[in-house]
Amino acid sequence: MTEAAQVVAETAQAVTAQTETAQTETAQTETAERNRDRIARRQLDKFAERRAQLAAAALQTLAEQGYARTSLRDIAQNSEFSHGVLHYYFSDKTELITYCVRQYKAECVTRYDNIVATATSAGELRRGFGAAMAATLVEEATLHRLWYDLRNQSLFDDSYRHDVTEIDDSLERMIWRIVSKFADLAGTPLAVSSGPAYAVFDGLFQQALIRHLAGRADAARDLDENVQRVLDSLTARS
Amino acid sequence: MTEAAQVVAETAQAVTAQTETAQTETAQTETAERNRDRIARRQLDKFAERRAQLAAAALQTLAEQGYARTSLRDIAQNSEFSHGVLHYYFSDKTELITYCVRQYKAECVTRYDNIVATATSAGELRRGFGAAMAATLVEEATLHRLWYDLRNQSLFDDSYRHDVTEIDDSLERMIWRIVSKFADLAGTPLAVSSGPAYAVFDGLFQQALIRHLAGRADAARDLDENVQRVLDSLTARS
DNA sequence: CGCGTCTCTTGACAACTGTCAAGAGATGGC
DNA sequence: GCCATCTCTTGACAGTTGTCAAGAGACGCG
Repeated sequence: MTEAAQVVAETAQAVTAQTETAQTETAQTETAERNRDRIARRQLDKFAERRAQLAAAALQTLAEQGYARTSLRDIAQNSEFSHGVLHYYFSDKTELITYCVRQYKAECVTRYDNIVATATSAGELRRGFGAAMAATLVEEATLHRLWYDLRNQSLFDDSYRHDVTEIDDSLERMIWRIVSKFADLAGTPLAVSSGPAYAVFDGLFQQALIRHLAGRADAARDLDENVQRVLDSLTARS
Repeated sequence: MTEAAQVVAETAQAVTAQTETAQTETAQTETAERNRDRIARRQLDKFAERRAQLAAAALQTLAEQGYARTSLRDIAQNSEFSHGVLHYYFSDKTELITYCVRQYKAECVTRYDNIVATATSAGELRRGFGAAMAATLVEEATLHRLWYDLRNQSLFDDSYRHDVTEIDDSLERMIWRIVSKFADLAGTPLAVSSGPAYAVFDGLFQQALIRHLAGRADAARDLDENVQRVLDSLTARS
Protein backbone atom coordinates (compact mmCIF):
# COMPACT_ATOMS: atom_id res chain seq x y z
CA MET A 1 0.00 0.00 0.00
CA THR A 2 1.30 3.46 -0.82
CA GLU A 3 1.64 6.06 1.87
CA ALA A 4 -1.20 8.05 0.41
CA ALA A 5 -3.48 5.06 0.42
CA GLN A 6 -2.49 4.36 3.99
CA VAL A 7 -3.55 7.81 4.99
CA VAL A 8 -6.79 7.43 3.08
CA ALA A 9 -7.47 4.15 4.79
CA GLU A 10 -6.80 5.49 8.22
CA THR A 11 -8.95 8.55 7.83
CA ALA A 12 -11.62 7.22 5.51
CA GLN A 13 -14.28 6.71 8.10
CA ALA A 14 -13.63 9.89 10.00
CA VAL A 15 -13.67 12.09 6.90
CA THR A 16 -16.66 10.52 5.20
CA ALA A 17 -18.57 11.14 8.38
CA GLN A 18 -18.00 14.87 8.00
CA THR A 19 -20.34 16.70 5.67
CA GLU A 20 -17.87 19.40 4.67
CA THR A 21 -14.31 20.35 5.49
CA ALA A 22 -13.35 23.82 6.58
CA GLN A 23 -12.52 26.23 3.75
CA THR A 24 -9.59 28.33 4.95
CA GLU A 25 -7.80 28.82 1.65
CA THR A 26 -6.83 32.23 0.33
CA ALA A 27 -8.42 33.44 -2.91
CA GLN A 28 -5.17 32.84 -4.71
CA THR A 29 -4.91 29.13 -4.07
CA GLU A 30 -8.61 28.48 -3.76
CA THR A 31 -9.12 26.77 -7.08
CA ALA A 32 -6.14 24.51 -6.76
CA GLU A 33 -7.02 23.61 -3.19
CA ARG A 34 -10.61 22.90 -4.08
CA ASN A 35 -9.47 20.73 -6.95
CA ARG A 36 -7.14 18.78 -4.77
CA ASP A 37 -9.87 18.49 -2.21
CA ARG A 38 -12.37 17.26 -4.76
CA ILE A 39 -9.93 14.64 -6.00
CA ALA A 40 -9.09 13.49 -2.54
CA ARG A 41 -12.77 13.28 -1.74
CA ARG A 42 -13.48 11.18 -4.80
CA GLN A 43 -10.63 8.81 -4.02
CA LEU A 44 -11.86 8.60 -0.51
CA ASP A 45 -15.36 7.75 -1.61
CA LYS A 46 -14.11 5.08 -3.96
CA PHE A 47 -11.95 3.69 -1.20
CA ALA A 48 -14.81 3.59 1.26
CA GLU A 49 -17.07 2.12 -1.36
CA ARG A 50 -14.73 -0.76 -2.06
CA ARG A 51 -14.29 -1.38 1.64
CA ALA A 52 -18.04 -1.68 1.96
CA GLN A 53 -18.15 -3.98 -1.05
CA LEU A 54 -15.49 -6.26 0.39
CA ALA A 55 -17.16 -6.18 3.78
CA ALA A 56 -20.38 -7.30 2.14
CA ALA A 57 -18.56 -10.27 0.63
CA ALA A 58 -17.05 -10.98 4.02
CA LEU A 59 -20.42 -10.82 5.74
CA GLN A 60 -21.90 -13.23 3.23
CA THR A 61 -19.04 -15.68 3.65
CA LEU A 62 -19.07 -15.44 7.43
CA ALA A 63 -22.82 -15.93 7.51
CA GLU A 64 -22.44 -19.07 5.44
CA GLN A 65 -19.43 -20.69 7.08
CA GLY A 66 -19.14 -19.11 10.51
CA TYR A 67 -16.22 -17.31 12.08
CA ALA A 68 -14.16 -20.39 12.88
CA ARG A 69 -14.16 -21.74 9.32
CA THR A 70 -13.81 -18.55 7.31
CA SER A 71 -10.41 -17.58 5.93
CA LEU A 72 -9.46 -14.44 4.07
CA ARG A 73 -9.12 -16.49 0.92
CA ASP A 74 -12.67 -17.72 1.32
CA ILE A 75 -13.87 -14.15 1.58
CA ALA A 76 -11.90 -13.02 -1.45
CA GLN A 77 -13.31 -15.92 -3.43
CA ASN A 78 -16.81 -14.66 -2.65
CA SER A 79 -15.83 -11.27 -4.03
CA GLU A 80 -14.57 -10.48 -7.51
CA PHE A 81 -11.03 -9.87 -6.34
CA SER A 82 -8.01 -11.85 -5.31
CA HIS A 83 -6.99 -12.50 -1.73
CA GLY A 84 -4.25 -9.89 -1.69
CA VAL A 85 -6.63 -6.97 -2.09
CA LEU A 86 -8.01 -7.48 1.39
CA HIS A 87 -4.75 -6.25 2.86
CA TYR A 88 -4.88 -3.21 0.64
CA TYR A 89 -8.20 -2.13 2.11
CA PHE A 90 -7.89 -3.56 5.62
CA SER A 91 -4.82 -3.66 7.78
CA ASP A 92 -5.56 -7.16 9.08
CA LYS A 93 -8.28 -9.71 9.58
CA THR A 94 -9.45 -8.15 12.82
CA GLU A 95 -10.03 -4.78 11.22
CA LEU A 96 -11.98 -6.39 8.39
CA ILE A 97 -14.28 -8.25 10.72
CA THR A 98 -14.72 -5.26 12.97
CA TYR A 99 -15.72 -3.27 9.93
CA CYS A 100 -18.16 -6.01 8.98
CA VAL A 101 -19.71 -5.90 12.41
CA ARG A 102 -20.23 -2.17 12.12
CA GLN A 103 -21.79 -2.56 8.70
CA TYR A 104 -24.10 -5.20 10.10
CA LYS A 105 -25.15 -2.86 12.83
CA ALA A 106 -26.17 -0.11 10.43
CA GLU A 107 -28.56 -2.51 8.72
CA CYS A 108 -30.32 -3.87 11.75
CA VAL A 109 -30.65 -1.54 14.70
CA THR A 110 -33.56 0.38 13.23
CA ARG A 111 -35.36 -2.74 12.06
CA TYR A 112 -38.52 -2.25 14.11
CA ASP A 113 -38.59 1.53 14.30
CA ASN A 114 -41.16 1.79 11.54
CA ILE A 115 -43.53 -0.34 13.56
CA VAL A 116 -43.04 1.79 16.65
CA ALA A 117 -43.68 4.96 14.65
CA THR A 118 -46.88 3.85 12.97
CA ALA A 119 -48.62 1.72 15.58
CA THR A 120 -51.57 3.43 17.18
CA SER A 121 -52.73 0.73 19.58
CA ALA A 122 -51.07 -1.76 21.89
CA GLY A 123 -52.53 -4.67 19.96
CA GLU A 124 -51.27 -3.37 16.65
CA LEU A 125 -47.80 -2.83 18.07
CA ARG A 126 -47.75 -6.26 19.63
CA ARG A 127 -48.83 -7.98 16.42
CA GLY A 128 -46.42 -5.92 14.33
CA PHE A 129 -43.53 -6.80 16.63
CA GLY A 130 -44.26 -10.51 16.49
CA ALA A 131 -44.66 -10.48 12.74
CA ALA A 132 -41.46 -8.50 12.19
CA MET A 133 -39.46 -10.83 14.44
CA ALA A 134 -40.81 -13.85 12.60
CA ALA A 135 -40.09 -12.25 9.22
CA THR A 136 -36.45 -11.37 9.87
CA LEU A 137 -35.97 -14.78 11.47
CA VAL A 138 -36.69 -16.42 8.13
CA GLU A 139 -35.35 -13.80 5.73
CA GLU A 140 -32.05 -13.09 7.43
CA ALA A 141 -31.48 -16.30 9.30
CA THR A 142 -27.82 -16.76 8.38
CA LEU A 143 -27.00 -13.16 9.23
CA HIS A 144 -28.52 -13.56 12.68
CA ARG A 145 -26.58 -16.78 13.09
CA LEU A 146 -23.43 -14.82 12.35
CA TRP A 147 -24.33 -12.13 14.85
CA TYR A 148 -24.63 -14.66 17.63
CA ASP A 149 -21.37 -16.24 16.51
CA LEU A 150 -19.51 -12.94 16.61
CA ARG A 151 -21.07 -11.91 19.89
CA ASN A 152 -19.74 -15.15 21.31
CA GLN A 153 -16.31 -14.61 19.80
CA SER A 154 -16.16 -11.33 21.66
CA LEU A 155 -16.33 -13.32 24.89
CA PHE A 156 -13.01 -14.94 23.97
CA ASP A 157 -11.33 -12.23 21.92
CA ASP A 158 -11.12 -8.74 23.34
CA SER A 159 -10.57 -7.14 19.94
CA TYR A 160 -14.25 -7.50 19.09
CA ARG A 161 -15.64 -6.76 22.51
CA HIS A 162 -16.06 -3.03 22.14
CA ASP A 163 -17.96 -3.03 18.86
CA VAL A 164 -20.07 -6.00 19.83
CA THR A 165 -21.06 -4.37 23.09
CA GLU A 166 -21.99 -1.23 21.25
CA ILE A 167 -24.29 -3.14 18.92
CA ASP A 168 -25.78 -5.10 21.77
CA ASP A 169 -26.60 -1.86 23.55
CA SER A 170 -28.20 -0.49 20.40
CA LEU A 171 -30.31 -3.59 20.08
CA GLU A 172 -31.36 -3.28 23.69
CA ARG A 173 -32.48 0.28 23.10
CA MET A 174 -34.33 -0.79 19.97
CA ILE A 175 -36.26 -3.42 21.87
CA TRP A 176 -36.89 -1.00 24.68
CA ARG A 177 -38.48 1.49 22.31
CA ILE A 178 -41.01 -1.19 21.41
CA VAL A 179 -41.63 -2.50 24.90
CA SER A 180 -41.95 0.88 26.56
CA LYS A 181 -44.25 2.18 23.85
CA PHE A 182 -46.32 -0.95 24.22
CA ALA A 183 -46.72 -0.35 27.93
CA ASP A 184 -47.54 3.26 27.12
CA LEU A 185 -50.26 2.38 24.65
CA ALA A 186 -51.63 -0.35 26.86
CA GLY A 187 -51.58 1.90 29.90
CA THR A 188 -49.96 -0.78 32.05
CA PRO A 189 -46.66 -0.63 33.96
CA LEU A 190 -43.83 -2.99 33.09
CA ALA A 191 -42.45 -5.72 35.33
CA VAL A 192 -38.92 -5.36 34.01
CA SER A 193 -36.49 -2.72 32.85
CA SER A 194 -34.64 -2.36 29.57
CA GLY A 195 -31.93 -4.96 30.18
CA PRO A 196 -34.02 -7.99 31.08
CA ALA A 197 -36.63 -7.02 28.47
CA TYR A 198 -34.00 -7.28 25.75
CA ALA A 199 -32.57 -10.46 27.21
CA VAL A 200 -35.95 -12.15 27.24
CA PHE A 201 -36.82 -11.38 23.61
CA ASP A 202 -33.29 -12.13 22.50
CA GLY A 203 -33.60 -15.53 24.13
CA LEU A 204 -36.86 -16.19 22.34
CA PHE A 205 -35.34 -15.13 19.04
CA GLN A 206 -32.21 -17.19 19.46
CA GLN A 207 -34.18 -20.32 20.26
CA ALA A 208 -36.40 -19.73 17.26
CA LEU A 209 -33.31 -19.26 15.09
CA ILE A 210 -31.85 -22.54 16.23
CA ARG A 211 -35.10 -24.33 15.49
CA HIS A 212 -35.59 -22.61 12.17
CA LEU A 213 -32.11 -23.56 11.03
CA ALA A 214 -32.79 -27.11 12.16
CA GLY A 215 -35.57 -27.18 9.60
CA ARG A 216 -38.56 -26.91 11.90
CA ALA A 217 -41.21 -25.19 9.85
CA ASP A 218 -43.16 -23.97 12.86
CA ALA A 219 -40.28 -21.92 14.27
CA ALA A 220 -41.41 -18.59 12.83
CA ARG A 221 -45.06 -19.05 13.77
CA ASP A 222 -44.11 -20.08 17.30
CA LEU A 223 -41.82 -17.09 17.65
CA ASP A 224 -44.59 -14.74 16.59
CA GLU A 225 -46.93 -16.26 19.15
CA ASN A 226 -44.38 -16.46 21.95
CA VAL A 227 -43.20 -12.89 21.48
CA GLN A 228 -46.71 -11.57 21.76
CA ARG A 229 -47.50 -13.71 24.75
CA VAL A 230 -44.35 -12.75 26.64
CA LEU A 231 -44.85 -9.10 25.81
CA ASP A 232 -48.25 -9.36 27.45
CA SER A 233 -46.82 -11.20 30.42
CA LEU A 234 -44.22 -8.54 31.08
CA THR A 235 -46.88 -5.99 31.92
CA ALA A 236 -47.24 -6.06 35.66
CA ARG A 237 -50.43 -7.15 37.31
CA SER A 238 -52.57 -4.33 38.59
CA MET B 1 -3.82 -47.69 17.12
CA THR B 2 -3.94 -51.45 17.24
CA GLU B 3 -7.00 -53.31 16.03
CA ALA B 4 -7.88 -54.34 19.56
CA ALA B 5 -7.70 -50.78 20.80
CA GLN B 6 -9.82 -49.72 17.91
CA VAL B 7 -12.50 -52.16 18.90
CA VAL B 8 -12.25 -51.04 22.50
CA ALA B 9 -12.63 -47.45 21.44
CA GLU B 10 -15.63 -48.12 19.29
CA THR B 11 -17.48 -50.11 21.89
CA ALA B 12 -16.28 -48.41 25.04
CA GLN B 13 -19.30 -46.29 25.66
CA ALA B 14 -21.82 -48.95 24.71
CA VAL B 15 -20.26 -51.57 26.93
CA THR B 16 -19.63 -49.39 29.95
CA ALA B 17 -23.26 -48.41 29.80
CA GLN B 18 -24.24 -52.01 30.39
CA THR B 19 -24.26 -53.18 33.98
CA GLU B 20 -23.46 -56.79 33.20
CA THR B 21 -22.86 -58.88 30.10
CA ALA B 22 -24.77 -62.07 29.49
CA GLN B 23 -23.20 -65.17 31.00
CA THR B 24 -23.64 -67.88 28.39
CA GLU B 25 -20.44 -69.80 28.90
CA THR B 26 -20.38 -73.49 29.60
CA ALA B 27 -19.04 -74.67 32.97
CA GLN B 28 -15.93 -76.01 31.26
CA THR B 29 -14.70 -72.67 29.88
CA GLU B 30 -16.28 -70.51 32.49
CA THR B 31 -13.13 -69.59 34.40
CA ALA B 32 -11.11 -68.75 31.31
CA GLU B 33 -13.93 -66.76 29.85
CA ARG B 34 -14.48 -64.87 33.07
CA ASN B 35 -10.81 -64.13 33.27
CA ARG B 36 -10.69 -62.81 29.75
CA ASP B 37 -13.80 -60.86 30.44
CA ARG B 38 -12.38 -59.35 33.58
CA ILE B 39 -9.25 -58.30 31.73
CA ALA B 40 -11.17 -56.83 28.86
CA ARG B 41 -13.34 -54.98 31.32
CA ARG B 42 -10.37 -53.56 33.14
CA GLN B 43 -8.78 -52.41 29.88
CA LEU B 44 -12.08 -50.94 28.89
CA ASP B 45 -12.40 -49.04 32.12
CA LYS B 46 -8.88 -47.70 31.83
CA PHE B 47 -9.58 -46.71 28.28
CA ALA B 48 -12.79 -44.92 29.18
CA GLU B 49 -11.09 -43.32 32.15
CA ARG B 50 -8.34 -41.82 30.03
CA ARG B 51 -10.85 -40.62 27.50
CA ALA B 52 -12.66 -38.80 30.26
CA GLN B 53 -9.38 -37.40 31.53
CA LEU B 54 -8.43 -36.09 28.11
CA ALA B 55 -11.91 -34.73 27.58
CA ALA B 56 -11.59 -32.83 30.83
CA ALA B 57 -8.39 -31.24 29.58
CA ALA B 58 -10.12 -30.45 26.32
CA LEU B 59 -13.07 -28.87 28.12
CA GLN B 60 -10.75 -26.70 30.16
CA THR B 61 -8.82 -25.56 27.10
CA LEU B 62 -11.95 -24.91 25.07
CA ALA B 63 -13.50 -22.95 27.92
CA GLU B 64 -10.40 -20.77 28.08
CA GLN B 65 -9.72 -20.17 24.42
CA GLY B 66 -12.96 -20.91 22.60
CA TYR B 67 -13.65 -23.32 19.79
CA ALA B 68 -12.12 -21.24 17.02
CA ARG B 69 -8.74 -20.85 18.72
CA THR B 70 -8.25 -24.26 20.25
CA SER B 71 -6.02 -26.80 18.52
CA LEU B 72 -5.38 -30.39 19.45
CA ARG B 73 -1.89 -29.42 20.50
CA ASP B 74 -3.30 -26.82 22.87
CA ILE B 75 -5.48 -29.45 24.43
CA ALA B 76 -2.63 -31.93 24.78
CA GLN B 77 -0.51 -29.25 26.41
CA ASN B 78 -3.20 -28.80 29.04
CA SER B 79 -3.02 -32.52 29.76
CA GLU B 80 0.00 -34.51 30.87
CA PHE B 81 0.37 -36.21 27.50
CA SER B 82 1.71 -35.40 24.06
CA HIS B 83 -0.45 -34.41 21.15
CA GLY B 84 -0.30 -37.81 19.45
CA VAL B 85 -2.22 -39.53 22.22
CA LEU B 86 -5.41 -37.75 21.29
CA HIS B 87 -5.62 -39.80 18.11
CA TYR B 88 -5.12 -42.95 20.10
CA TYR B 89 -8.22 -42.27 22.18
CA PHE B 90 -10.30 -40.30 19.68
CA SER B 91 -10.61 -40.94 15.98
CA ASP B 92 -10.57 -37.27 15.11
CA LYS B 93 -11.16 -33.80 16.47
CA THR B 94 -14.89 -33.98 15.93
CA GLU B 95 -15.23 -37.12 18.03
CA LEU B 96 -13.19 -35.55 20.82
CA ILE B 97 -15.34 -32.45 20.97
CA THR B 98 -18.53 -34.44 20.70
CA TYR B 99 -17.34 -36.49 23.65
CA CYS B 100 -16.59 -33.27 25.53
CA VAL B 101 -20.05 -31.98 24.89
CA ARG B 102 -21.55 -35.17 26.29
CA GLN B 103 -19.35 -34.95 29.35
CA TYR B 104 -20.44 -31.37 29.86
CA LYS B 105 -24.04 -32.42 29.69
CA ALA B 106 -23.66 -34.98 32.44
CA GLU B 107 -22.41 -32.28 34.76
CA CYS B 108 -25.08 -29.70 34.21
CA VAL B 109 -28.52 -30.97 33.35
CA THR B 110 -29.42 -31.81 36.91
CA ARG B 111 -28.04 -28.58 38.31
CA TYR B 112 -31.28 -27.29 39.80
CA ASP B 113 -32.97 -30.57 40.62
CA ASN B 114 -32.03 -30.36 44.27
CA ILE B 115 -33.85 -27.07 44.56
CA VAL B 116 -36.95 -28.49 42.93
CA ALA B 117 -36.91 -31.47 45.24
CA THR B 118 -36.55 -29.57 48.50
CA ALA B 119 -38.57 -26.42 47.95
CA THR B 120 -41.85 -26.38 49.81
CA SER B 121 -43.20 -22.99 48.79
CA ALA B 122 -43.30 -20.93 45.63
CA GLY B 123 -41.24 -18.19 47.19
CA GLU B 124 -38.56 -20.59 48.34
CA LEU B 125 -38.35 -22.16 44.89
CA ARG B 126 -38.20 -18.78 43.21
CA ARG B 127 -35.43 -17.54 45.49
CA GLY B 128 -33.52 -20.80 45.19
CA PHE B 129 -33.70 -20.67 41.41
CA GLY B 130 -32.45 -17.11 41.23
CA ALA B 131 -29.62 -17.81 43.66
CA ALA B 132 -28.56 -20.98 41.85
CA MET B 133 -28.51 -19.23 38.48
CA ALA B 134 -26.43 -16.41 39.91
CA ALA B 135 -24.07 -18.88 41.58
CA THR B 136 -23.32 -20.96 38.50
CA LEU B 137 -23.00 -17.78 36.47
CA VAL B 138 -20.00 -16.79 38.54
CA GLU B 139 -18.53 -20.18 39.39
CA GLU B 140 -18.70 -21.76 35.97
CA ALA B 141 -18.65 -18.72 33.75
CA THR B 142 -16.10 -20.00 31.24
CA LEU B 143 -17.86 -23.33 30.91
CA HIS B 144 -21.13 -21.59 30.12
CA ARG B 145 -19.29 -19.42 27.64
CA LEU B 146 -18.07 -22.59 25.96
CA TRP B 147 -21.56 -24.06 25.86
CA TYR B 148 -22.90 -21.07 23.99
CA ASP B 149 -19.91 -21.23 21.68
CA LEU B 150 -20.48 -24.87 20.85
CA ARG B 151 -24.21 -24.44 20.51
CA ASN B 152 -23.45 -21.78 17.93
CA GLN B 153 -20.93 -23.98 16.15
CA SER B 154 -23.68 -26.54 15.73
CA LEU B 155 -25.53 -23.98 13.61
CA PHE B 156 -22.66 -24.08 11.12
CA ASP B 157 -21.37 -27.60 11.50
CA ASP B 158 -23.83 -30.46 11.31
CA SER B 159 -21.51 -32.87 13.12
CA TYR B 160 -22.31 -31.27 16.45
CA ARG B 161 -25.98 -30.59 15.83
CA HIS B 162 -27.36 -33.83 17.19
CA ASP B 163 -25.58 -33.80 20.54
CA VAL B 164 -26.11 -30.11 21.05
CA THR B 165 -29.82 -30.42 20.37
CA GLU B 166 -30.01 -33.25 22.85
CA ILE B 167 -28.42 -31.16 25.56
CA ASP B 168 -30.56 -28.17 24.75
CA ASP B 169 -33.65 -30.32 25.11
CA SER B 170 -32.40 -31.60 28.45
CA LEU B 171 -31.85 -28.07 29.65
CA GLU B 172 -35.32 -27.12 28.53
CA ARG B 173 -36.79 -29.97 30.54
CA MET B 174 -34.68 -28.98 33.54
CA ILE B 175 -36.00 -25.41 33.44
CA TRP B 176 -39.51 -26.70 32.91
CA ARG B 177 -39.32 -28.80 36.06
CA ILE B 178 -38.66 -25.61 37.97
CA VAL B 179 -41.17 -23.40 36.24
CA SER B 180 -44.00 -25.92 36.32
CA LYS B 181 -43.39 -26.74 39.96
CA PHE B 182 -43.36 -23.04 40.73
CA ALA B 183 -46.74 -22.59 39.10
CA ASP B 184 -47.91 -25.63 40.99
CA LEU B 185 -46.80 -24.30 44.36
CA ALA B 186 -48.09 -20.84 43.61
CA GLY B 187 -51.41 -22.18 42.37
CA THR B 188 -51.34 -20.00 39.26
CA PRO B 189 -51.42 -21.04 35.61
CA LEU B 190 -48.52 -20.26 33.30
CA ALA B 191 -48.59 -17.88 30.35
CA VAL B 192 -46.10 -19.93 28.34
CA SER B 193 -45.16 -23.52 27.63
CA SER B 194 -41.87 -25.31 28.08
CA GLY B 195 -40.09 -23.96 24.98
CA PRO B 196 -40.51 -20.22 25.49
CA ALA B 197 -39.99 -20.62 29.24
CA TYR B 198 -36.54 -22.06 28.60
CA ALA B 199 -35.79 -19.47 25.93
CA VAL B 200 -36.63 -16.60 28.24
CA PHE B 201 -34.44 -17.74 31.13
CA ASP B 202 -31.67 -18.75 28.77
CA GLY B 203 -31.75 -15.24 27.34
CA LEU B 204 -31.50 -13.74 30.80
CA PHE B 205 -28.62 -16.02 31.67
CA GLN B 206 -26.71 -15.37 28.48
CA GLN B 207 -26.98 -11.63 28.90
CA ALA B 208 -25.81 -11.92 32.49
CA LEU B 209 -22.89 -14.06 31.35
CA ILE B 210 -21.83 -11.47 28.79
CA ARG B 211 -21.97 -8.75 31.41
CA HIS B 212 -20.23 -10.82 34.04
CA LEU B 213 -17.38 -11.62 31.68
CA ALA B 214 -17.17 -7.95 30.79
CA GLY B 215 -16.33 -7.35 34.44
CA ARG B 216 -19.59 -5.86 35.61
CA ALA B 217 -19.82 -6.80 39.24
CA ASP B 218 -23.60 -6.41 39.41
CA ALA B 219 -24.27 -9.07 36.77
CA ALA B 220 -24.97 -11.90 39.21
CA ARG B 221 -27.15 -9.82 41.50
CA ASP B 222 -29.15 -8.49 38.55
CA LEU B 223 -29.61 -11.99 37.19
CA ASP B 224 -30.94 -13.19 40.52
CA GLU B 225 -33.42 -10.34 40.62
CA ASN B 226 -34.46 -10.56 36.98
CA VAL B 227 -34.97 -14.31 37.08
CA GLN B 228 -37.30 -14.01 40.05
CA ARG B 229 -39.19 -11.13 38.51
CA VAL B 230 -39.66 -12.83 35.15
CA LEU B 231 -40.70 -16.05 36.83
CA ASP B 232 -43.42 -14.09 38.58
CA SER B 233 -44.41 -12.36 35.36
CA LEU B 234 -44.85 -15.62 33.51
CA THR B 235 -47.73 -16.62 35.74
CA ALA B 236 -50.85 -15.63 33.89
CA ARG B 237 -53.19 -12.99 35.22
CA SER B 238 -56.32 -14.33 36.78
C1' DC C 1 12.26 -64.44 31.76
C1' DG C 2 10.31 -63.73 27.10
C1' DC C 3 6.81 -62.10 24.37
C1' DG C 4 2.69 -60.05 22.90
C1' DT C 5 -0.25 -56.35 23.71
C1' DC C 6 -1.36 -51.88 25.22
C1' DT C 7 0.18 -46.84 25.72
C1' DC C 8 2.42 -43.14 24.55
C1' DT C 9 6.06 -40.15 22.12
C1' DT C 10 8.28 -38.38 18.34
C1' DG C 11 8.64 -36.66 14.05
C1' DA C 12 6.90 -36.04 9.81
C1' DC C 13 3.32 -34.96 6.02
C1' DA C 14 0.34 -31.99 3.31
C1' DA C 15 -2.82 -28.56 3.62
C1' DC C 16 -4.06 -24.20 5.17
C1' DT C 17 -3.50 -19.76 7.59
C1' DG C 18 -2.51 -14.46 7.83
C1' DT C 19 0.66 -11.52 6.01
C1' DC C 20 3.44 -9.07 2.90
C1' DA C 21 6.44 -7.60 -1.04
C1' DA C 22 7.17 -7.03 -5.88
C1' DG C 23 5.35 -5.75 -9.72
C1' DA C 24 1.76 -5.43 -13.52
C1' DG C 25 -2.30 -2.69 -15.07
C1' DA C 26 -5.40 0.98 -14.81
C1' DT C 27 -6.49 5.74 -14.17
C1' DG C 28 -6.42 10.54 -14.56
C1' DG C 29 -4.18 15.10 -14.35
C1' DC C 30 -0.85 17.73 -16.86
C1' DG D 1 1.03 10.94 -24.61
C1' DC D 2 3.64 10.95 -20.32
C1' DC D 3 4.03 10.12 -15.73
C1' DA D 4 2.69 9.70 -11.04
C1' DT D 5 -0.44 7.54 -8.33
C1' DC D 6 -3.87 4.27 -7.28
C1' DT D 7 -5.48 -0.46 -7.64
C1' DC D 8 -5.03 -5.19 -7.92
C1' DT D 9 -2.62 -9.81 -8.82
C1' DT D 10 0.72 -13.06 -8.06
C1' DG D 11 3.64 -15.65 -5.55
C1' DA D 12 5.98 -16.39 -1.65
C1' DC D 13 6.99 -16.60 3.59
C1' DA D 14 6.69 -18.64 8.16
C1' DG D 15 3.72 -20.56 11.28
C1' DT D 16 -0.10 -23.57 12.44
C1' DT D 17 -3.35 -27.19 11.70
C1' DG D 18 -5.27 -32.20 11.74
C1' DT D 19 -3.58 -36.48 10.84
C1' DC D 20 -0.83 -40.48 10.83
C1' DA D 21 3.07 -43.87 10.94
C1' DA D 22 7.01 -45.77 13.17
C1' DG D 23 8.76 -47.06 17.05
C1' DA D 24 10.03 -46.87 22.15
C1' DG D 25 8.52 -48.04 26.66
C1' DA D 26 5.31 -50.22 30.05
C1' DC D 27 2.65 -53.97 31.50
C1' DG D 28 1.13 -58.53 32.36
C1' DC D 29 0.45 -63.04 30.98
C1' DG D 30 2.49 -67.66 30.15
